Amino acid sequence: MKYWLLKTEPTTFSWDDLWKSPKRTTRWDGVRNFQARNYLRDDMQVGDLAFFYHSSADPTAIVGIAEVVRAGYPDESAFNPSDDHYDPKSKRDAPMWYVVDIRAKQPATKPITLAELREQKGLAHMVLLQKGSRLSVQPVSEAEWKLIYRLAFAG
DNA sequence: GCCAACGTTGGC
DNA sequence: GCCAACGTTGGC
Repeated sequence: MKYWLLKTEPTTFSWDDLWKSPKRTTRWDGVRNFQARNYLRDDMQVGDLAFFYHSSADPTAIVGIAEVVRAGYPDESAFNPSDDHYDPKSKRDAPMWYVVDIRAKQPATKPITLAELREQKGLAHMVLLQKGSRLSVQPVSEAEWKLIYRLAFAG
């Protein structure tokens, strides 16, 4: 099983939105970055877990854990000319963009902020904390996962 | 609102 | 293939 971090702006789609979704499940669509696409298409598997991170928020923080409930499949929103995420370069017979389905699993006992994450020595190499890091789908190591879980989800 | 950093586009 | 210009991300 692998671990991940998914970024979202809560004004667009928040943890509460996910929690209130039917079956607490949503399609993680609209990702338009090739590296993130590769993770969605090739690496995320059913049962993988992901920290749910609020960016451009006050505060920016990890606020929950979601579980992958369907592995990568083509992003329909790329085919729809009236969708904000329409991309004419993506074809049905050669999809360019992919999604996974995720289900809310557990809210943070105490959300852990970006500033608090930066204080942790064990997280020095975490993708989220690297200078200029903008990836919206990121791998998280098992050690990073356990450390953050203990701080924000245990108890 | 500012702006640094990044990814993409397109001219050459 | 290079790289300047542009648009976007996202912390502050």
